[in-house]
Amino acid sequence: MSSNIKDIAKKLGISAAAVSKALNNRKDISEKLKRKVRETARELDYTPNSIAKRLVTNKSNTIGVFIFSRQEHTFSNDLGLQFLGGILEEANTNDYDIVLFSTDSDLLNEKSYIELCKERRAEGAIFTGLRLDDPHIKKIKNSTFPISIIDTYIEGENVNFVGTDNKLGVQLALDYLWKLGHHKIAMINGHKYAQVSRDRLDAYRDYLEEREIYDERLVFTGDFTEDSGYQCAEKIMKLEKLPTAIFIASDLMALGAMRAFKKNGFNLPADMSIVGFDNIPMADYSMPRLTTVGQDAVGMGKWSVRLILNKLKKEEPQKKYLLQPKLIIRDSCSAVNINKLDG
Amino acid sequence: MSSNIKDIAKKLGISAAAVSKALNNRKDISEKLKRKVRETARELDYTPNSIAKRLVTNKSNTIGVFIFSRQEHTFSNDLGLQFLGGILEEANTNDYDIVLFSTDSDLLNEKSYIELCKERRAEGAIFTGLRLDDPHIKKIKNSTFPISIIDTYIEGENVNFVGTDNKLGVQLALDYLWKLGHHKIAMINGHKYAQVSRDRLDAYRDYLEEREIYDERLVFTGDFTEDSGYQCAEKIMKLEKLPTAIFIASDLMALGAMRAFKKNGFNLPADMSIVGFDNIPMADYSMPRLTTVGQDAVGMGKWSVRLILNKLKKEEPQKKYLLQPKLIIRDSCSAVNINKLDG
DNA sequence: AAAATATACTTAAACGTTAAAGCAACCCTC
DNA sequence: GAGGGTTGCTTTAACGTTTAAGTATATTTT
Repeated sequence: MSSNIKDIAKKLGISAAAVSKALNNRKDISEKLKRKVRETARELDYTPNSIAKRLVTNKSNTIGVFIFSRQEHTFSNDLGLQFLGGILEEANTNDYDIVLFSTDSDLLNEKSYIELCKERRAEGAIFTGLRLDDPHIKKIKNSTFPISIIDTYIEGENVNFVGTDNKLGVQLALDYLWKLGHHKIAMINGHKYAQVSRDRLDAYRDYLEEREIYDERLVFTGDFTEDSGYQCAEKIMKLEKLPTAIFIASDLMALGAMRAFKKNGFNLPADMSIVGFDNIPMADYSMPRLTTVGQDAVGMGKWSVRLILNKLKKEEPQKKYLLQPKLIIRDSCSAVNINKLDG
Repeated sequence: MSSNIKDIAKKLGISAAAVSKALNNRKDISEKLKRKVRETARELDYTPNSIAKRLVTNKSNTIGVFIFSRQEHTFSNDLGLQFLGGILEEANTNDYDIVLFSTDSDLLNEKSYIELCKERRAEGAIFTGLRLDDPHIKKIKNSTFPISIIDTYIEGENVNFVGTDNKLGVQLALDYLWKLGHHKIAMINGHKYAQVSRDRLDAYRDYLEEREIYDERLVFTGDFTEDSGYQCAEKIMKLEKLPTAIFIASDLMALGAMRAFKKNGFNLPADMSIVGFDNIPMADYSMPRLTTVGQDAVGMGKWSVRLILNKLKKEEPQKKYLLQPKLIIRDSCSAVNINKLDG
């Protein structure tokens, strides 16, 4: 059916090796022959067989990618597709293939992520949304090939970390609220199995302790879902002394919280200022439009590829790469309302 | 480094072929040897080399996937990730790998989508978001391997189509509006380079012509972006006689239109009923929450894989598969307001 | 003009696996 | 106890490419 290097060789009466070298533009082949080979290749509709090439060169030019999406129904809410866009662009630019793996098929019960990659001779792997309690963590730690994990830090010889500077992000958010006059700022955090939850909580505590207004009773824990944001907001409304602002560790939870407040007759943002985290597309369409800490998701995808490629090239590896977040100011915060302050 | 079949053979003093057959559980190998082989494989930390296997069996177990996202900044607004989820699950369940390709890298200037797949010996390919004016359409048409295209119909021996029953979707939307008393229903459509735009417009026209209320001056053309929805809405507001409802061919445009109406003091849904199309996650968070025609995006992804696998198995191919849309009723429509009718 | 060098190819092996064909040893049957 | 079948392995070739080493011819050097 499809022609190969031998067909070209036969037609031209030369050796297969000469054809291979001609097509790869090696310097020990004459220009004349190269031209003839290329022409014949076109005539015979030749397409190189990358599988054979990979076998003989022992190089797969492949990176495996795993995207965990915690709950199916909010699959498209997270930044997964943006990560992927960045990963793809950077990989393809460097002549690497991306092989995507389903993260909830039965396959994963039989074989670990690592084994899936090894079978395909993937040169590296990228994980996003990996939970700290994932059963395969240990194998990832000990991986023999380079791995980049977005947003989850794991110690390991071959493991890179790519993330947003959460400390800075939290500072940006809290500074903004602080300057609007808010001194009683609650937090709705994600679940403890996510790295980012820990980082953001730490940064929140540090910031408020420095100003001597930290109060652990104002920290509420959700699980990144819209619904958990709603429920945390309900708890907050039952507080004896309401905060004037809330910093929420994901936009989705922020959306849920806003829904709860509005349902209970709160006037947003006058009655409660809210800052989210992520800058998901929806944040621009909520009512009020959500002020949030924006992550450079596409950039994170690109860097996760770059760190792997650097390791493969043995350039002394940068194992950790933090991208700068940006505060996206929209309409969900207001200056603190003096009249309402009961303190 | 990594051990192979020969290492196992040598260690056990048997032939490589025997090892291969043992690992593949062939019946001409004794149970006793199989056990020994499996044990040794574990000892030597053997991982099968899928590249070698693919070469010798001439089967790549790979499907190439191309996701076109018209504009970078709205990358995550479309249903791409949901398609992908369905594709992945169905492919991996059937032991197929998904190789994703960037759709805006320079690679595509040198090589067509088809060539990229051929080099990797992909057995099939899936396209989503393919435009009718794409420069590679002809090559896709003439593909020698099976292809599934989501949402875009292209004639071709090996080309499958997977889509939503747009006619039904439009009927659902218009029926709903009709029963709410709306008789002057405008449409904001997507650009003409998308298959779905044509289908939806046809269905819209048919429905209204049947009731003798079709008026082509009420059809506005956007390009699926939020902004174009905004602009079309502005045009609609300049109409001498306003419609009471608008059917909009994408949620994103509907969001833009709602923004325009709200900005101009319209009270939604009382002053204008709106039905969108797609049921993107944001539709649930807009103000008012958007009533829309929901597509089964995950199902479409799965079927795009199934149609390819069927073709490969030579089971008489189903070349076209339409999934049923569902009307998701939320808060963006109201019964027609008798007092306001000026006709 | 002999020796060294450069040019432009060819030969042969290798990558890790599978599949077809071959064959030895055993068991059964009559 | 010869013929036939089954079982359980081995041998060999093949998949399409690349690469190291080899070689013949032409070109340069001295």
